Amino acid sequence: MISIQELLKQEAQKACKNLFGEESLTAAINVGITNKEFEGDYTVVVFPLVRFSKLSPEKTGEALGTYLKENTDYINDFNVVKGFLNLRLTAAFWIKNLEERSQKKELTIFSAKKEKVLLEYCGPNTNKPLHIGHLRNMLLGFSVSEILKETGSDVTKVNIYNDRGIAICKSMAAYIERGNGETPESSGIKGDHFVGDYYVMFGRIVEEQLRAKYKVSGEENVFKAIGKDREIAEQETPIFELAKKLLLQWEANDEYAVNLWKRMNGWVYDGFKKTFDVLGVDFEKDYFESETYKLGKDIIDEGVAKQVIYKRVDDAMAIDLTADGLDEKVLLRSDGTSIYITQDLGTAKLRHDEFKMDKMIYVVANEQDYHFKVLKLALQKLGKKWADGIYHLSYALVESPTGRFKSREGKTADADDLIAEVLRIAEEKTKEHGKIEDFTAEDAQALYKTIGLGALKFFILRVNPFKKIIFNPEESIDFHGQTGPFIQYTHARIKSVIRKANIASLTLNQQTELSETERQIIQQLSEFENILIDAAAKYDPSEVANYLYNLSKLYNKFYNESPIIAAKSEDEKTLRIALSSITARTIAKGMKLLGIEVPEKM
RNA sequence: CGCUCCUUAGUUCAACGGAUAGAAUAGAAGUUUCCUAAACUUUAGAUACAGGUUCGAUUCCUGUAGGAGCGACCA
Repeated sequence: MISIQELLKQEAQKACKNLFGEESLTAAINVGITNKEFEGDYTVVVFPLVRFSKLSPEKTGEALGTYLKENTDYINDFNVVKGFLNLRLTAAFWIKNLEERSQKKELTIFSAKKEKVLLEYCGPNTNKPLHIGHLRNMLLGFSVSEILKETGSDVTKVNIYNDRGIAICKSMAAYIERGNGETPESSGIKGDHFVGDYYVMFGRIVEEQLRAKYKVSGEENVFKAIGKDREIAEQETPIFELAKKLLLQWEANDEYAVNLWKRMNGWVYDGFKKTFDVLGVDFEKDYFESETYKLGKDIIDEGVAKQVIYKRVDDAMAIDLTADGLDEKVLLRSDGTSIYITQDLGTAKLRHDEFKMDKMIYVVANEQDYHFKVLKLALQKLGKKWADGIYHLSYALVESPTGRFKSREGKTADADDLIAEVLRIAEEKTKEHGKIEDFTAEDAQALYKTIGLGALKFFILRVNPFKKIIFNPEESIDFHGQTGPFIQYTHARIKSVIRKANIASLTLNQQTELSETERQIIQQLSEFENILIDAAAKYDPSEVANYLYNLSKLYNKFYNESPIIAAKSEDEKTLRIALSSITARTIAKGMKLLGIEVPEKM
């Protein structure tokens, strides 16, 4: 279906051709929604047309407006202000638009693009619980995939677990030293936190052992006292030796080390799964670094054969990207073992062999912009056509007002804690309002979850991905104003009215009068498809989030100024119900694309 | 040193190169015999700085200042 803006654009182009001649078609005709302060629905900017009309901006606008009014049946009126032609469409046009919308079973219809998209998101390390950064990643990844699906792509969501390496071995070492056979079950601690706690404990053991070795008292900062950084100093400790030994054993497939590794990672996956379920995110396929970390060497060989990759004097394999403004990049260590980029090259190829996708989207923080530039470019240089479809959906970090959240400093940025906190607030606020006395305890819990997560998800998704989010853990997430609960409330409010209105037919009378706000709502509703197309093209859910907020805001204004059930006439009542109903459906649909549920009552 | 990104009310976010820069929140003042007041109405408050391109610049270009990230045979 063609959008109204597109329709007007074409109409204006035809008009210009007739009025000012063929060549005026080369001018970009700019149609936008009219600003609130002016009279009109859509605005054509006439400045670019002046050189063809050879008239003043005002005269050009007048000419175009007159022509459009005479040659269409839906343009009611126009005015020209300083080179802006404001067009007013007829009420009948808007009512017809509303009616068509209300009769469609699906709010939006997009033809399938048959584009196969693989979207990787989340990517946790198994030695630490999920934090607020993962939250942004997951909410973004999930929402983008929903939006892409909605607009016609075939999306497969995958996760990659960074499940091997020295980090998890540190947790294992600490567990061997201090675990005493405890398990998440015996301690009642969620699996990922359980293992994460031992990672933290590893750090403490390092400090203890250094204090003992250098006789530093408990008061002083031990690293300052001995004048070494943690990364250097820890290597002198027995606990680090143990971790390193475990890593070597693991790589040698030693039974003890592998079993412990499996056991501890198993706890972590159980813990992660709980968080994924609460958030409502999922993956069609899991990848594990432990299974892919040796991949990519065949690609290096291929590159050598093609003379794209070469062996340096120090035996490391490298690729020269200086012609593209990047540096020389080592792709394989001189001892022949792989590094991060090696396995990413291999994994990319593996996935392409497996899925033959057109696009591969990596949802990864902007710290890795350079890495993904290299990855894509290297694959392209190797002649992989499909590398053109690689896209790094880069997002900025979530920071506290004082800067980056440090995993070492307390739990302020922990995902599970944050979720628990918003659920608690949702419960508290809901009880304050006291509108759900008739709910069962189970339904009430479900509602707290809907509202709490709605607040959290909207808080994160409303911000443009490439802009950093400042989150102050001292102040809790808001439930009033520009928030998820505001939109959810609008939905519940509409549902309540519709339940009470008890109306069967939604046949509209096109002669009904429209208020300014009603007109704006219908116009806003008609923009929904455009917003989705835009959001999909930019991989940006914040467009949807802001749209839904504006729609809800407009609706609440309308709700306050116009009686619905007690409208003056039946026609008016039917129109307002139809308007309300489609607004609710649009909100529900849009929120679903953000991964947010909407309640019938709250 | 080089490259990339960011800088808009006290604070958190908006604004295809378009009109008098929108919201929210915090502040002040109002609205509930009526459909859900988690709402609505009124009020005050911002484009880091200096140039340039343009009919028109928060947006594009150059420079300056401030912040972040990257430039690993770490991930």
